[in-house]
Amino acid sequence: MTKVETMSNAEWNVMRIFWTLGQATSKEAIMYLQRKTDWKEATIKTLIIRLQKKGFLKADEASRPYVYTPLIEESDAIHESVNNLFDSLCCMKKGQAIEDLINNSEISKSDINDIISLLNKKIISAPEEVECDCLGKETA
Amino acid sequence: MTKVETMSNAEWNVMRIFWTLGQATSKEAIMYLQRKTDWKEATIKTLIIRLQKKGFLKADEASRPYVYTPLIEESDAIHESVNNLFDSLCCMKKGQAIEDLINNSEISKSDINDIISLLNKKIISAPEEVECDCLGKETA
DNA sequence: TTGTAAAGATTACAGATGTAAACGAAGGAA
DNA sequence: TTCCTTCGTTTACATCTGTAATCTTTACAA
Repeated sequence: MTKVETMSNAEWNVMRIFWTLGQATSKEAIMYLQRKTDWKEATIKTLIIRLQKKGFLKADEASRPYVYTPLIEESDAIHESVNNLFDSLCCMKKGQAIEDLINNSEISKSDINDIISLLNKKIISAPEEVECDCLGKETA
Repeated sequence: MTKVETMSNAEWNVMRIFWTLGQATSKEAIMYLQRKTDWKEATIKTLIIRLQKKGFLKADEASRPYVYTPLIEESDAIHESVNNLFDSLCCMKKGQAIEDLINNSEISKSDINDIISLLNKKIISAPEEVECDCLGKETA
């Protein structure tokens, strides 16, 4: 299974349609995508093909207008890509980044509660300070 | 000022050195980067040039071994890139993603406290549910 | 003054990406 | 049976990226 990091931005947006619908024909995907982008039909077809090649989408070729299904779960993809980005942030700045994200995201009460209790658990063993390791090695 | 999204991954890692040091010569950057990567000197020089062209780094050409300085602040760059990624996530999944991120990041007690109080404030006006808008328009 | 090392600039090149047109096959209308 | 419409496949192409070698210009050692 190809790494999620190889999924390009445009491809990611195509996947969102399939993740949300569960499965769909290219026609449906094109229809929905054109509500959010100005991509030409051909462009979207190309992206679907690339997603198949990368192993993120599978076409059921039995029925004629193929029905495409995601081969990777949305939550897994999100997990990988979000953590991947965080891996390239300065360790010291991650807390801030998360705070910033919370400020800019709409989050449901129940998710907020989950996060709060996670944090309450986490604070017990949290370090006083997180060391920056941007220069590699220790000895900052 | 060029958008942070145009900063490639490799370039980002070069910036981290300059952000951390505040300023540095190419030699220093190369030295530090070679502690974390196996990039050849030439590769790093190319990346520095590209960062200059994109307007993220500036060279002080007065002194001879040029001294490079970031033209964008790390926190701003992090803000932009992290929020940019979140913009392409399903709204419904952002809470989960943040929880996941917290699970996988080392965060200082003080940052955790900040986040907790932010959440306590936020929960007051938080929605019961967040709507998915992956298909564009309303009428999911 | 001149050679040389260091550092900056130019050139290179394959693969990924955004963006799409054109081509070909398959199924339905006539 | 034949043509047109769909839909999938191929081809296209400029730009960006990763990755680097080479060329050129400076500053310093001799």
